[in-house]
Amino acid sequence: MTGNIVKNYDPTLYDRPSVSVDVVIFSLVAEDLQVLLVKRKYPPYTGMWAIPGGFVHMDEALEDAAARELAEETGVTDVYMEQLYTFGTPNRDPRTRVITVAYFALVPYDEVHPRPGDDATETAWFSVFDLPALAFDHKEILEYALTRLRYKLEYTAVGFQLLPDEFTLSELQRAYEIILREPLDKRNFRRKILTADILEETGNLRKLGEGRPAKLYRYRANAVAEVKTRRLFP
Amino acid sequence: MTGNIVKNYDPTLYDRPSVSVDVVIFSLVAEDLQVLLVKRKYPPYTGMWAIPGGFVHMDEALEDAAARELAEETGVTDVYMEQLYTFGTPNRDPRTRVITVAYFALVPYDEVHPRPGDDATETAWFSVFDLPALAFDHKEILEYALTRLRYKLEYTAVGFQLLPDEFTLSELQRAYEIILREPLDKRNFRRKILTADILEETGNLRKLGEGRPAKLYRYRANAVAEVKTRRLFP
DNA sequence: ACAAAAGTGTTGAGAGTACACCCATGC
DNA sequence: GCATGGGTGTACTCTCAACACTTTTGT
Repeated sequence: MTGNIVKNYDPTLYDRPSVSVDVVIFSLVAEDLQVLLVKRKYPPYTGMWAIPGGFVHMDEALEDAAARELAEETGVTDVYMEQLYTFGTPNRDPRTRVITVAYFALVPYDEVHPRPGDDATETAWFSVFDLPALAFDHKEILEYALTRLRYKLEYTAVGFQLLPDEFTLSELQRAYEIILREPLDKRNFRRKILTADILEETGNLRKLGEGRPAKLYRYRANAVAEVKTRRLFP
Repeated sequence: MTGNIVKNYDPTLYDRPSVSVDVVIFSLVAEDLQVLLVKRKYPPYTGMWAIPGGFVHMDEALEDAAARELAEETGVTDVYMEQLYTFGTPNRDPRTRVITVAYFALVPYDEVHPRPGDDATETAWFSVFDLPALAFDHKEILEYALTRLRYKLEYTAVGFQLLPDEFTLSELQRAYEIILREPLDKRNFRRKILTADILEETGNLRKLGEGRPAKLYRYRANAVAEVKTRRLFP
């Protein structure tokens, strides 16, 4: 049992897996919910589409690694990002044991300037409803991210992270309709979101050709972003 | 940039962190929500209380590692367990870089037979409202687990995992009152949970000394465990 | 018969849902 | 003056919350 004492004292004597981060990047593009994918430059799965990601540096926090990957692929910083789940099935990477901590990010489309990182030949947006074949277990990761995003949108105001700073109520309603895939009633939508007290008028108007100009709103930075859920028990 | 090609082809050339799992084990004990902690046998933090956990074996799935740790400390298998979050701040372990994937488990108190694993001198239950000093960043992990548990209890039926197979409605109500820390109305509670159609009578009665015997119920295995949330938008 | 716990209905308030027309601007 | 998108109110339904007494058993 002396071996156990040593092992418990010195974890570096255990075999260690590799640890990576992958970032599922969502945006609203052309009236559609899309994700940014990269085409792999190196084996395995060379030429296949994948979620952008990379290995965690030894002195780097996980969220810093995720933010670094996001910036490398899109140039954006300071966007909404949260840890999604950690995937570690033993043979998910054919090379060696790789445990990946997945994140998802919500970026306003107008802020993104995709550029392939060192390990990709190409980056492109894909509709979440029409995805190509994906490397590793990335299909599973993406499906989980989508489930979580939909779920989260239902009870938090996180959807604003997908819109530009200023937006009209019609644009906001369209964003929700795209993500939820159902039409919403205009009057009820406006009443509910305005009484929720999470928006403020910017004072500006948007004129786009025909029609009456729309008031522009912004998300109140200090707004309470969560809604009470209907509890199972009284 | 040839170095990059090699690195992308062979992730084992990167330095690798150690990866552990920690399991926050909740149960209802003596009218209180408690967690099982272990007293550390080895440095660092020798003699300090900690969340049970250990290193992930190279050929072992993360959830298998968590289930193994749970079984080692409590003897229980087949209980509710879910991945909580992955903590990877660079210096959270003074020995080396250790990334830990935290899980939380809900166990019925009557099934638990705590016994210290190889790396602990002692195990004990502690009220979540009166915790000792904890090793590493385990305080943070435990607080996060508690937040998640409370949150989850509000919109899923996961609370049943803390009770024995058969229970009375009064016991169930008391369990929810303990966790939510608020008194609930008996009539409203019973109406709501019975109309939710997630329980079935077992046909048995519980007699405990005085008072009218109570009908026993069990959680319907195939019941839909989630409640629709009240959406932020119509 | 009384102490102790189980069990049972009704009413009022607030939120959600469904639904149709007028307003400001560009062409 | 008409086409286009922006903006507004009301009535019905349903769920939630508050509240007190009767029933069954053991002693």
